[in-house]
Amino acid sequence: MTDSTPPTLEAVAARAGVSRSTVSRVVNASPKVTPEVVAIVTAAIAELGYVPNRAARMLASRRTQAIALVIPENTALFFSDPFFATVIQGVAMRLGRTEYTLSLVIASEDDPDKTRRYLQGGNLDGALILSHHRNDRSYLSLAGELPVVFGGRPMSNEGDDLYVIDVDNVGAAQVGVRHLLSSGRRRIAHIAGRTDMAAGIDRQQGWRDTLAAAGLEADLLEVGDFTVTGGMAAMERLLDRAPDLDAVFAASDQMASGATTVLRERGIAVPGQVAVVGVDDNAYALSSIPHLTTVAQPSVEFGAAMAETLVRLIEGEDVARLTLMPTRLVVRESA
Amino acid sequence: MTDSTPPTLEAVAARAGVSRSTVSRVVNASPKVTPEVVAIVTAAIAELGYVPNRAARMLASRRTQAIALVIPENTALFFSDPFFATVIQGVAMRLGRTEYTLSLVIASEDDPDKTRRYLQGGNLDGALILSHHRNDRSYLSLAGELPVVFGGRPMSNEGDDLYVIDVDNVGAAQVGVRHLLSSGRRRIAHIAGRTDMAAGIDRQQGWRDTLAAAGLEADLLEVGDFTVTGGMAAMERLLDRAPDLDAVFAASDQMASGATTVLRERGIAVPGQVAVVGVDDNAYALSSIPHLTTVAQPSVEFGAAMAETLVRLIEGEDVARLTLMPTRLVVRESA
DNA sequence: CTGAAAGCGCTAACAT
DNA sequence: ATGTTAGCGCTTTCAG
Repeated sequence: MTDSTPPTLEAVAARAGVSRSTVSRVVNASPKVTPEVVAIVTAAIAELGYVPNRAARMLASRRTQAIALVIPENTALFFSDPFFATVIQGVAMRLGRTEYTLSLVIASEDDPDKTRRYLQGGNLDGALILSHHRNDRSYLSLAGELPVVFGGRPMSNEGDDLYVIDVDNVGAAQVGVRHLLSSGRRRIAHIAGRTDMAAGIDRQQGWRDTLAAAGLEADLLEVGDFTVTGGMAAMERLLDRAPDLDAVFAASDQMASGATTVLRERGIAVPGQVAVVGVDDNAYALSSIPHLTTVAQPSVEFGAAMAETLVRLIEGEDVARLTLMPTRLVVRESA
Repeated sequence: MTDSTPPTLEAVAARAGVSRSTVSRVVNASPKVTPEVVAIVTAAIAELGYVPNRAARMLASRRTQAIALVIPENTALFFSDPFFATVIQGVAMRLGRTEYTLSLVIASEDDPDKTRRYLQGGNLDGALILSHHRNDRSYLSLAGELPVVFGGRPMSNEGDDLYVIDVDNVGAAQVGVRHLLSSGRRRIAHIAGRTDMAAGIDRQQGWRDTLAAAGLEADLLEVGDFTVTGGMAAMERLLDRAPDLDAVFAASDQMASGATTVLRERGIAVPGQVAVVGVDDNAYALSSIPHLTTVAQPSVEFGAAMAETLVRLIEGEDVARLTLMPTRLVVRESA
């Protein structure tokens, strides 16, 4: 038979033979409590299975210990990008070591203000914003009222007054394209990501820059939307336009995967006739035939960095405004 | 200029010239308040921009207005299944019309009790549990202490004392296999889902039953894990074992997609030589070549049903213990 | 280093 | 129909 009411701090205090204040201090890891007392209290907590009541805690401390993870309304589309799905894992992992709770906020597309109001309602200590596209301007102002960390440089951001975790997308693309260049490819096409997201634009820029630096023309461009089908369609268009292309750099493994499928479907050998390089290094890289050469991004670490930055921000520490995560080339069979 | 302290219920009461209780009643839409008073109070609330403090509310009412969405630790793997990613969308959508907040709880695999303690800690009004596999026994007992709704019949559940939203997986498989049968296929293999999840087992059962009913032997079985690569590997094994098979029923579109890739890779025409049927009807069905014939599940509605059931449960209404969502065959090119 | 006391902002009997 | 009165469980000065 289980108690209908969970044990309170008071019960722990009684059990440990100390005052509630002391238990509170132990729970909050206050440095000024005798190790012995800490031990006793900790034991009592364990025995009773005590869990602090968040509401009471919030009310008394005026901090919610909750942070929001704001994601776009179309969760299926969002999560279908393994990058985001994995970032969340990193966020959760890092948060697991703290007392912060993760609140999933699905941004309503037709009523963005509703989301904003909720975020500003004082129910959250901070927010993590993932997948910021051009229209989400409303979140920019949010940053003034609440600690906010963006995953990926937001579009339409004038200054450098935001906290953002990002990868060097331009650099990542350069690495991928250079790999292609170094194996002798000269007609290198690009399947770009969404042009309303920084990652899409920046990777495209990296491709363009690298070709320019090599004295090559950056004319073979088709936009996908980071998805497999988007990659397939883009590849079709590319092939129709330029049957002579000998390589394609896609802004995501999903698109690269779609591209290889189309290529093989048309009887074009990969990498024999056309080499393919993606970005991400996720499950798609290994479910493609052949396995993809790709520019890996550390997605779990990316999420962890977001969480870490936000927590430190909330706790008043000094944090870098921009944290750039490293990328690295993973060479497999496709290029 | 923003106030440093938000307006309290008390401030509203003063402004409206009534007691705090009355304001509280108005805020909570109590029926027994004079319309005139309601108007006055409402006006005061608007003028002051009053927003109730969640913490105080929770503490006093002992209801959190928060529900947990419990998902497995490996979020990347979890979300990579479009079914789950979409279910979440349904949950969020349905919850958007309520006052409930969605808290993402990532179940720690190495310390399942940590998760349980949190859930039991009285911080949540209820929980939604997705992807329940055999080892997650600990959540079963949870149902005794907190309103809980399972997405998909949990494994290792003795009775029918739980609330679950599910699809008729056996029936879904039957529909898929019968479609294959009706087009004359006789050597129908099955690529099963994880055998530690009800959906995997039940679909396998449906395949087996249908073949048995047709007087056919159900010997061509290989287990995948619901993923594309799992489907590829299973298909390879199947082909090695039985080069004469003329159809495969896969327990997910991801696996069906992997299977068609392997088939075509080996120069086997789909559906010419081997017909393929999947389950789900998600993005994979359309990124496969050819597009997949599949048994569709209503995933958004599934999520909405979970949310709806939980909310009603929390609010003390009478709800069905089992809600079965309908599936339907979607015929495309692969079979 | 520890305890006592005073709330945090709201809801919920209980009166009136 | 509205006001009064107690708390909800915890943190946080302030003493000691």
